[in-house]
Order: sequence, then structure tokens, then C-alpha cells
Amino acid sequence: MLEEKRLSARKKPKQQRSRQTVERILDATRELLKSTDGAGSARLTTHQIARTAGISVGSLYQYFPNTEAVVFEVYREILDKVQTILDEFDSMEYLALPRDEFFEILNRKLTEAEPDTEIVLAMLNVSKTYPMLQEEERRHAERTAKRIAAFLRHYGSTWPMKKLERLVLYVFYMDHGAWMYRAHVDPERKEILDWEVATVNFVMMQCFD
Amino acid sequence: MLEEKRLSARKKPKQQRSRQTVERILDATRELLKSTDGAGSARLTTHQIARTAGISVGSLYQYFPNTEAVVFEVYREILDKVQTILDEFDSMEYLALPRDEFFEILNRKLTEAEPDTEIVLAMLNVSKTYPMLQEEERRHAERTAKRIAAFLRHYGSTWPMKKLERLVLYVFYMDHGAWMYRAHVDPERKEILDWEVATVNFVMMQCFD
Amino acid sequence: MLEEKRLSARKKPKQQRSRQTVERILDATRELLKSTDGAGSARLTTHQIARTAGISVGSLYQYFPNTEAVVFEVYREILDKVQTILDEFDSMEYLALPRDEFFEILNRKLTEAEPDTEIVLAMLNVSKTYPMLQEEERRHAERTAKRIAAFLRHYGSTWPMKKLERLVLYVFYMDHGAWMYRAHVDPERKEILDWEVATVNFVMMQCFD
Amino acid sequence: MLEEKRLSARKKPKQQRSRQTVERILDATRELLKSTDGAGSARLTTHQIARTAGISVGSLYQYFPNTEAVVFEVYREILDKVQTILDEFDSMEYLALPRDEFFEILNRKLTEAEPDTEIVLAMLNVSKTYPMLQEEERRHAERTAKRIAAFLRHYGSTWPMKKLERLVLYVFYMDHGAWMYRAHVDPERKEILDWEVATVNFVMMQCFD
DNA sequence: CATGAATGAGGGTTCATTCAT
DNA sequence: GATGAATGAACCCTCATTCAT
Repeated sequence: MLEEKRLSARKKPKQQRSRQTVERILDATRELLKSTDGAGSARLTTHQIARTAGISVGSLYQYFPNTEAVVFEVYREILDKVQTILDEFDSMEYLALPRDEFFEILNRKLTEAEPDTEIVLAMLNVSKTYPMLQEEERRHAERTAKRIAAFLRHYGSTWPMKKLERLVLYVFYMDHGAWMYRAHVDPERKEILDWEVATVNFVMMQCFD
Repeated sequence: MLEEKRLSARKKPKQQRSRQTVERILDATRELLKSTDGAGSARLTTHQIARTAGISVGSLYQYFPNTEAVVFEVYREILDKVQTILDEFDSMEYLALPRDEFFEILNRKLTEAEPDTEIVLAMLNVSKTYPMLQEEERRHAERTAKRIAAFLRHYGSTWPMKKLERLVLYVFYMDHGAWMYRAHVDPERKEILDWEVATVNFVMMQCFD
Repeated sequence: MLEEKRLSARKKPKQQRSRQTVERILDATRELLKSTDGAGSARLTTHQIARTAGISVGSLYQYFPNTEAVVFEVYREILDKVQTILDEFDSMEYLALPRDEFFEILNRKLTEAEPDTEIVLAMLNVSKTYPMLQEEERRHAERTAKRIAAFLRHYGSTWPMKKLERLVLYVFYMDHGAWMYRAHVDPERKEILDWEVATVNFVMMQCFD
Repeated sequence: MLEEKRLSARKKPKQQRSRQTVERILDATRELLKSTDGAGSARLTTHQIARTAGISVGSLYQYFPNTEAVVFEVYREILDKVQTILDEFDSMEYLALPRDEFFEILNRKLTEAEPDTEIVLAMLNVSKTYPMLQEEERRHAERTAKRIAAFLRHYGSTWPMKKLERLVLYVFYMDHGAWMYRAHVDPERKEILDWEVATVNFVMMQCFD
């Protein structure tokens, strides 16, 4: 009875035209999210998105069951990039590297995964107002923590797995803060990147003491 | 065109009864913010607040020009506590302490400034949906950064002032992340506190290298 | 989680003004139901009702949680009249009458309970499109059947109670048809009344064979 | 201004494929009507019908100008069966039967005309929401009443024709009620059939007194 | 002052219908 | 012919804000 609110796309676009429409919707959403500049209302409306995308509301609803689903799609694309990077490092080639080098490269890659700082921040903000996004965020955090914890184990940490996961999770959330800093204060300056990497390294390396 | 929205209370409550009403409104707001559990979207409505406060909407508008102003007031009280602490430490007495002890005490005090974790987190969340709150948050961050940067200077950092301020700001935002970690993952476990203090210290102390 | 859709009024009107508003809403609803002439779309909209009542949609929602609730209220007033009549007959005074007289009077009273044929018919029609109204209708039917079955028992029918209830229910639904006849075909002509009473009597009296 | 809505099929399907498509549409509609279970609101949507029929909306509009027309077609097929039965009885062969036997057979045939109880009831329900269906229903009722009245005349009733027609019409509508009873209360139990036949007989036979 | 009734713009969503491919 | 993408009017409902009492 309690019909689960769908987030998945409603309809698989079959024709060329519709694939374009979906892309336009996602683009418009990204644009709007950015335009709020990390400072914004954090709530998009279907009409807004449709207007920006140059389509009608009806069209939006052909492909997405609700606003949240649109935002969800945009978000998932961002999160997927992170998982892809982790997949890449989860290989003989990388895991053979010396510990410090491995994490140095990994962390740098993750930090630079999404070049569009504004949109990541906007996502973190809006996610607060969409319950399903919150959940996805949390799931993503946990999955990521698990995988990085495994890397730490591989490199010889003797901490129990659960504790390792919590540590990574802590780094993960802490890093949200770094995003805010970047967006609000210092979108260009290089020093933040170094600070960030240094901090992440410092915290993570505790597990080898 | 862009009519500046008023945030200050409409009238200064002078009589006993009025001050009581204002206080009831603020209490209700705090209560509602907390009840969102740090996870919620937390758009408050004027009716909600009024009902919780046991007054009528009309009365609410006697004292506040709009919802944002109410939330703003609550927020300002929280932020003020931080400034008060900084005032306290900005004195001969404290500044005579040894460096490590000074920052140890300061950081601990700041961390414990607002005992009500839930409400701070709720505020961080809702602030995203109220532009004026965002601004206030930013102003607060900068003011605080300036003052702590001054402390770091006092204790001998040779970094340029601007860079010091950025460093503190970085710590400041990073700490937001720690709040989220606490709320989402680990409201009880003690280890987070140690990690947090260690991290903050690590980052800050860079300016003395 | 599955928040039961409310049908009860939202707010008890406290001031004179609001009681008027509620009355205006109900009047408008009745008017609209009738104006469809038993032939109509069978679906009212909130805007329609509000416009007809000369108020704003918002006001409607102050007193009713949704359109269905408004219609429900109108309906309940009609059904209540029937229950009131049954209450009246459930008394020493009436139950002492001879059988044929008792049912003769009862049936005539029930038939004439709601003088506004059109609105009863409209209700029967719209109820199809509002699940909660359907339920109420059914509840009403069963309650009524039970009560009249008890009367039949009192007058000596030896049929089992359940069967008696079914018989009355049958009469009840059959009579819906008579309403349609009246509304569609013959709003004035007296003969229908006699036919109706005769039919009802004929069917009911079977239980005394 | 009041542009008359077309109900007839847009094109006469001549080719094999087209007739098949039309048939699929009608089947889908019947299926959907039944699935509302006699209790449902039963506003069908064009997309629903098309999907169920396994065709595209566009195709549906090739053959029917709008949803109402589709339902209309389904309805007409049901009503036509009744007329066909009446045609059959309007013949020397049947009219030579004794009165009681004639009506006995006729009523039984009519009752069993449409074996699909659910769909008849669904139609009675949805017809309320389509003005043109209502009209058709009424036309059908009047036509049928005229014909049966003629039978009654043939068998010697001395009532004026108009009055006879009204009587049959009354029986006709009353019987709608019986359908509802069956659907809501007692889909299995045999007693209802006997009650129904008895009632119809009782009412009709009045015209021979 | 306090109350709560009234307002209506605006957001979410559906669906009949048209039309380019 | 068939397809399904696109449209937008229309419905439902909420909530900030005003104002008569």
C-alpha cells in the first residue's frame, strides 16, 4: 500500500529526441544547482527546471517521477565517479605501490574527481531537503568507507575493520567541510589542496601507529 | 525592486509580557529545529512555530517580520556564545598561558560552547535554505577566523595575517564535517572527540613550522 | 507512516465568521452537486467549490482537508436524517403499532426524509469516485439494515437475523434505483411514490411467510 | 462554441489489421473496467488503455476521437444485446406464448444477457462521469421501456401507454439497484435472484389489475 | 495587543490530445 | 499507419502574510 516513492527514471528514452530531452533536463538541473552558488535556496521546482531546460513540465514527468529523482540522477553521476576511481585502485597494479605513494595518489585523485566544486557543494546542501538523497549519500559514504578501510588493512593496519571504517568515515565527512571552504572562501588558491591532502593523510595514518 | 528583507525584530519588546512571548517563540523554534533530528529538511512554518509556542500567527508577526527572522535570532544567540568565549580569551590572563595550553583550553571551550549538539547541526542544515542565515554564517566564520588568527600571531606564527585567517577558516569549515560525522554516525563513541582535537591541532600547528 | 486520509473537519470554527464560511462551503457544494442534475461529471474541484462559495481555496482548506471531506460532510447530513428517523421509530410508542401500519409509516417517512431528490442522487453518483464515501455508504447501509431487520424480528419474522439483514439490504439498494427513476424520469408524478412503497412492502413482507 | 464532441469511431476500420486493433482496444477497455471491481472510480486514461491493448496512444486516436468514445463503444455493444433479445421476442412465435410464460422467459433472458456482471456494473458506474454515456443510457432505457410496454399491452393491460412505459422504466431503474446489491453484498448467494425475479414480476403485474 | 480567518501565489503532478519522425 | 515525445491546462494542496474583529 505504502507505495515506495520511485527515484529511478520513469521511462527509458528510446528515440534520439528523448535522450536529448533527458540530457537537457539534467543540464538544466546542474545549471540551477550551481547558480544558487552554494548559497541558495536548496530547493528546485519542476517548473524551474523545465523552463530552464526549454521544455514543458509534462516532458519532465515523462522521464522522472519527481524533482527529487532528477536531482538524484545528477547526484549519482557524481558519486559514480568516486566509485570508478576506487575500482581503478582496487587492482594488483596499484596495490603493489608503496603505502605512502598509494594513498597520496588515491587521495589526490579523489579530491579532483569532480572538477565542478560548486555543484558538489550544491548537492551536499540540497541533499538535506530530500530524504532519499540523504540516504543515498549515507549509503555512498559507507560503501566508500568500507573500500578504503580495506586498502588500509591491505597496507598493514592492525585496527579492527569496524574501527577503520569509522576512521575513514570521519575523514569523509571532514572533507565535506573542506568543500565548503573551497566554495565559500577560496575557489582558486592552491594551498587548500595541500592542506586537505595533508589533513587526510594525517588522520588516516593514525591507523598505522 | 529587490526589497531588502528585514531580519531584525519588529519591535523591541519592552514589557514583561512581550519579552515572554518572544522567548516562547524562540523556544518553540529551537524545539522544532531539534525535532528534525539533525537529519531533516527543516523548513519551519509560521503556523508550526506559533502553535508550538502556544500563540497565534498574528502575534508572531508582531515581533518578527518573517520566519527567517525568527530562525536568525536563534542562530545569532548560538553564534554569540562563540564570540563571548573569544572575548574571554582575548585578555592578559589567558594570553599569558603557554601556547599549547592556551589552544587546548580554547578549543575545548569552543567545542562545548553549545551543549545542544542537535540544534547546532539543525541550524547548519536549515541555514542552507535561508540566504540571510548563510550570510550571517559566513560573516561569523570570518570574524572568528580573524580573532583566532590574531591569537596564532600572538603566539609567534610568522605567516602573513591573511594566510593565517584562511587556515583558521579551513579548520572552521572542516569542523562542520566533524559535526555531521557525529550526528550521522557516532553520537556516543568517544574516539571521535580525540580525533577531532588531534586534527584541529595538527592543522593549526602548521603555522608554527 | 501510511497516514490515514482525514475526512473530519480540520478546524472547529470558533468565530461567527468562520461558521458562516463553513456553511457557505457546504451550500456551494450542495448547489454544485445539484447543478450537475444527476447527469454530471460527478467530480467537484476545490476551486469550483471555493468560487461558488465566494471564498478562496485557502479558506476551504482551513476547514476541510480535501474535497472528499467536504462532500462527505454534505453526505453525512443526509444520512443522519435517516438514522434520526430510525431512532424515532425505535420506541415503545411506535413499536406498539400494528405491523402493517408500522412499516407503512416508517417506509413513507424514510422515502420522504430528504426532500431534495436531486442531491441524493448526485451523492449516490459522486460517491462512486470517492473511496471513503463508498465506505461510508456501505457502513450506513449495513447499520440501517441491521436496525430494520430488528424491527422485522420484533414483528415476528422467524427468518434468521443474517438473512433478514440481507433482505433489507436488498430493499435498500433496490430503492437507489427508485431514486434514479424519480430524478431522471418523473420528479413530480405521485404514482412513483405509491409504486415504491408497494414494492418495498411486498419485498419486506416476504419474511413473514 | 459548444463544439459537439464526436463519439463515433474516427474511421471505419476496413482492413484486417485495423479491425484487430479496434478489437484490442475494446478488449483492453473491458478488462480495465472490470479490474475496477465494480467498486472503483473508473476514470480510464488513454495511456492505460493503449498500454493494456499493447498499442500506442497515437494509434488509439486513429480509431477513436477520445476516451469517452471508446467506452461508449463498449457500452453500446452491451446495450445492443438487450435490443437483440427484444427483437427476438417481438415475433409471432413468442407473442403466442401465455403471458406468464412469456415474461418469465423474457426476464430471465434479459437478466442473463450480459454474462459479465462486473462489466455491467462498472459501466453503470463510469457512465456517471461521461455525459454522453448518460444520455445513451437514458435513450436505451426509454427505448426498452417502450418495447416492453408494448408487450404488456399485447397481453391485455388496459393502462394507457405512457403509464405503462413509466412502470417499465421504474422496474428498469429498480433493477440497477439489484445489480449494486449483487456486487456489493452478495455475489454468490442464490436468494437474490429469486427475490429479483419476484420483485420484477410483482411490479409488472400491477398493470393487469 | 491578540486572535485566527482569509487570501492567493506557487509548487507538485496528471493526462487528454497533438504532431514530428 | 504506427509510434511515442511533447505540450500545457487543470487539479490538488501549502503556507507566508495581511487584516478585520
